[in-house]
Amino acid sequence: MTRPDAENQDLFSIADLASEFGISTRAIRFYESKGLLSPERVGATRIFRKRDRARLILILRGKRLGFTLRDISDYLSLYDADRAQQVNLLAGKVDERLALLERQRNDLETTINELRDIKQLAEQRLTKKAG
DNA sequence: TTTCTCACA
DNA sequence: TGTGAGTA
Repeated sequence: MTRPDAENQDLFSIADLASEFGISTRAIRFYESKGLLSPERVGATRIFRKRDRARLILILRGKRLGFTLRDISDYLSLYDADRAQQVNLLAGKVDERLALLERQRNDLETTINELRDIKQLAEQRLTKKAG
């Protein structure tokens, strides 16, 4: 099934969304099993609406930015309930994420500098022997 | 094609 | 955080 209802552009099958976003249908079911998506059902078959598609876009963006599914789930669960709380949560998570990335960048710079020092020492010894 | 579940990385 | 395989 690629078109649950050809008349209705608002409906998507799991295969539609998987191919549109380049992910597996398994991944989409996995997100559902974690509570991040809750498509309607016709029998056992999932029917996704624009709203579900919008949530999937947010899930994929969150993942790309390095957030866990748990983080994303917490954020999405506030989507309808409390916008102010949602913005606060997001701000906090973004701060955490930025802090982590900055620590990692510092660690990387330290490691890079250390490796450069080692390389420089090694090259100095080589030129001494050669010369 | 889609579903679910279990094992596995 | 997913994937593969078997199944109905």
